[in-house]
Amino acid sequence: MYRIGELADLCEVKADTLRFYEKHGLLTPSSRTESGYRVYTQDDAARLRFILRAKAVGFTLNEISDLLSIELDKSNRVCADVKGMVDIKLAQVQAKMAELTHFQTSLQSLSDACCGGPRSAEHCSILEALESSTERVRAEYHSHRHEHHHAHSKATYKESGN
Amino acid sequence: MYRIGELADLCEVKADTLRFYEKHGLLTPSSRTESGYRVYTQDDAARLRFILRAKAVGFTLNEISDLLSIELDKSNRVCADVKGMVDIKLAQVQAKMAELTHFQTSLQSLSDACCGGPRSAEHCSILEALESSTERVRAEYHSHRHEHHHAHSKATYKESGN
DNA sequence: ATAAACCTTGGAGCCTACTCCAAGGTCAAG
DNA sequence: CTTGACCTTGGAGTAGGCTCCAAGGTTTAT
Repeated sequence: MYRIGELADLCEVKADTLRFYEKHGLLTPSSRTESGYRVYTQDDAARLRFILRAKAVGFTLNEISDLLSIELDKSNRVCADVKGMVDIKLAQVQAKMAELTHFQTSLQSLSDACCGGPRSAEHCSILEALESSTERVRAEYHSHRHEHHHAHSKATYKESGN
Repeated sequence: MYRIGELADLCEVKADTLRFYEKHGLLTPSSRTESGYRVYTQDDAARLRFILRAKAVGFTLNEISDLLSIELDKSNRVCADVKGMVDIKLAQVQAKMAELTHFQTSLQSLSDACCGGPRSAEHCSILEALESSTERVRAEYHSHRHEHHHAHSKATYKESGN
C-alpha cells in the first residue's frame, strides 16, 4: 500500500501526475483512508508502471487508456488488436520522423550556407532563403532562380480568384 | 493589395490563420478599407511567405517572431544571430529525432515479437512486455525477472519511506 | 432589392500532459 | 500543542497553432 507521494517517488513521477491520471481515468487508487487519502495497492503500482512503459514507447495517454482496456479484457481480445495499435503508432512515429528529417535537412543546408560570423545580416543567406519569392528552402524543389519576376504585382484585390 | 480571403487562398492558409498571426504580432495588414476590411500589400504577402517558409523548416511562431525582428533590423544584426537560431533549432530537431528513433526501435521490437493474429491476447508478448515487473521494453535495461516476490505486501502506508 | 459571399469582433474550444496554486484537513514527532 | 510534512479539492496556467462560432456589417451580382 502506498500513499500518493510514496507511489510517486517510487515511480519517479509527481503526485500531481497521479492525480491527473486519475482525473483522466487511467489510474484510480483502489481505496482511500478514512480521512480521504488515496491508497494505492501493488496492482495499482503495476498499472502505473504499465502506463509509464507505454509512454516510454511513445503512446499518448488516450492510447494508453485503450491499451489498458485491452489489458483488462485480455481474454476477449486478440493479438491483432494490440499489434494493430503498435503498428499504427509505429507508422505515426515514422511519419513524424520523416517530417523532422525534412526539417533537419533544410536547417542543415541553411546553416551550411551561412557564415555565422559577425558580418551584418544584410546579406545573410539564411534570411535570403526565407525571403526568396517562392520556396527553395525545401529539398524537393529543385531550385530554379528565375521565378521571382513573374509571381507578383498583378493580383489586386479586385481580380485575384477567391 | 489583397483582402484577407484572397491572401489566404493565395498562400493556402485560412483567413482565421491570418487573423491569428495578426493577434500574435506576426503579420499586421498595412491598412484597412474605410469599412474596416484588412488590406494586405505585396510586402505583407512577402512577410507571410517568410513566415510560412520558416514554419516549413520547423520554427515555431514565437521563433518566427524573433526571426522577423532580425529580418526587420538586418543591418544591426549579424549572421551569427541568424545562424545561432538555426543551429539551436537544428539541435532541437535532432533531440526530438533521437527520442522518436527510440520509440521506433521499441515499437518495432514489440511489433516483431507479436504474432498479430486472432489468438487471445492473454499471452500477447506486447502486453507482457508492458506489464513486466520492471522495464524491459527499453534496450538500456538488462531484464532481471526475480524481483516481484520481495517488493510487495510489506510497505504499508504506515512505513514505506517517503 | 435582396441574397450570397465576403468581412468584422471577441471569445471559446481543442489537443497533450502536465504543473502549480490556494485554502484547508491530517498525521507523526518533539 | 505546535510544527512540518504530508494530504485533499477545484481551478487556472503553459505551450503551440490554430479553428470555429455568433452576431452583425459590407460588397457584389442578379
